[in-house]
Amino acid sequence: MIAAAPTSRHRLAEIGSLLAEPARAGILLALIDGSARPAGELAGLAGIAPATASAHLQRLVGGGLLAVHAQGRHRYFRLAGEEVAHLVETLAVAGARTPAADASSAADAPLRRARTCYRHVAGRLGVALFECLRERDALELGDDAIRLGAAGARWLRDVGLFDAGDEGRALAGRSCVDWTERRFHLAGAFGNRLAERLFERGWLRRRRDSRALALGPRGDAGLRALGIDWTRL
Amino acid sequence: MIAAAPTSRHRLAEIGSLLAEPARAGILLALIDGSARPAGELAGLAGIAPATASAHLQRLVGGGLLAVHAQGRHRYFRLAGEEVAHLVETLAVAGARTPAADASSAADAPLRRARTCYRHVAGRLGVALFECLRERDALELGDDAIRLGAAGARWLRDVGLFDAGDEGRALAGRSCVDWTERRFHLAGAFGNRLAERLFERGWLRRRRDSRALALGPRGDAGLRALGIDWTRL
DNA sequence: GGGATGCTTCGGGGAAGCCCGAAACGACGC
DNA sequence: GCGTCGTTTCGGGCTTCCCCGAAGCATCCC
Repeated sequence: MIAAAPTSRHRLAEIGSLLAEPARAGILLALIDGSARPAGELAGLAGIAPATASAHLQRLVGGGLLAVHAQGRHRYFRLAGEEVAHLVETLAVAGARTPAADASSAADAPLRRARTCYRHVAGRLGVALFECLRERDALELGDDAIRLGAAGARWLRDVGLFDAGDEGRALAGRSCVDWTERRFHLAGAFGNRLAERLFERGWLRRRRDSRALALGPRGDAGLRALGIDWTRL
Repeated sequence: MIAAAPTSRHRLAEIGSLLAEPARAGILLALIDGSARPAGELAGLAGIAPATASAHLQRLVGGGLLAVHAQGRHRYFRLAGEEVAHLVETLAVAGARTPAADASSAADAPLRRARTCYRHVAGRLGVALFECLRERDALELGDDAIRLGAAGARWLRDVGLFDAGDEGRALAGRSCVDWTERRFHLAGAFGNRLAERLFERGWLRRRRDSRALALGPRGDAGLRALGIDWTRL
């Protein structure tokens, strides 16, 4: 065995053991939309006592998966970065392999249609947006990212999604394999910017109790201009 | 909390607990090059007794991460699929975040230059090959994969890497973020085919004791024709 | 200041799981 | 047929760690 193997083996196991507990997995899933939540709320979501949650949160922070932000007597926890969200979604893809996954599909329906993944849009809508951009040759394949081309930026401005200021920037995006659809959608700085604009323009809005997204007042007309029919997603 | 959360939370934890043990992580890392190895050999690599390894292997098979193949009195284990290799590499990326990773970098040097990741080529050489293809506009961004365009196939044949039979096929590739370089390289059917040809043509050869790759007799001249200098990788 | 709220630390009960040696099972070779 | 080899099953020791209630610390509100 090569010399480096023992250390990388232990690092891998360390990450694995952080995800190995349903309580910790629940905490990570609750934060996957990029939100920051206080310890008590996370304890309630995970279904454990505050004392237990405190220990779990401490371990997750120590392992570099969560970041803390103290504010008064509250301590807000959030994912340490987008890589962590990507990691959790990757694991979820692997776990969705079993036939048992279909049993929970009824409850997942709104999630499958459109949801947030960290700060970008995923689900069938995320895939549709990606394809929509790709068909218009708006995307350029870079050496470490997918970028918005000049033509694509212009088109996004024409549709009313991007501002003039957004146009010039070469926003780096990342392709992110979707949990439910197993196809590409846009993450990274470009994906985040796009999601931000979709909320600002009233095309989409967040729900209070779920990662699933709802159609905003201007969403139906807007998406239709892009060739996307929300009701048939 | 939404109804689907408990189940997805448990699925995530299940996958995590499979990776949580150094012994199991070592087994997965030993198989990440796509090889199939008998139980006893894996026990030796992981540094555990055969009885212990048997239990671990049983769990990994039950969890869908490994596949078995009985042959005589041996039982050969291998990764259940390329997704599993991708998953393990993704976790390794997350684990390589710490400063301690630099301590083991000396031993990792050959791995960082070129290695196999399941059946395709990764490391700096994998990144260089990807960039080389991209610069020549050989790659097309598809809706669920990166494909080899017609111009790219022609060019690969001119360089002597692909046969005439390879040319017509629209090989689907997947971008795979590199463990050490954190940049794109080619995986999927296209990545596998490319690696296969590199071995066949004598550009690269496998080492016996490591995932690291060595230069083959025709490798220096061949790579140089692609604009890649092996000694400076 | 006094009381409520949010969170953490402490102590201990209990379950899960890792590990091994010994023994059993099946396949191979002589 | 009989010993050997690869692998699995069984039994038991041991560690790890998950979980909670109670108590301790901070912060905020009245």
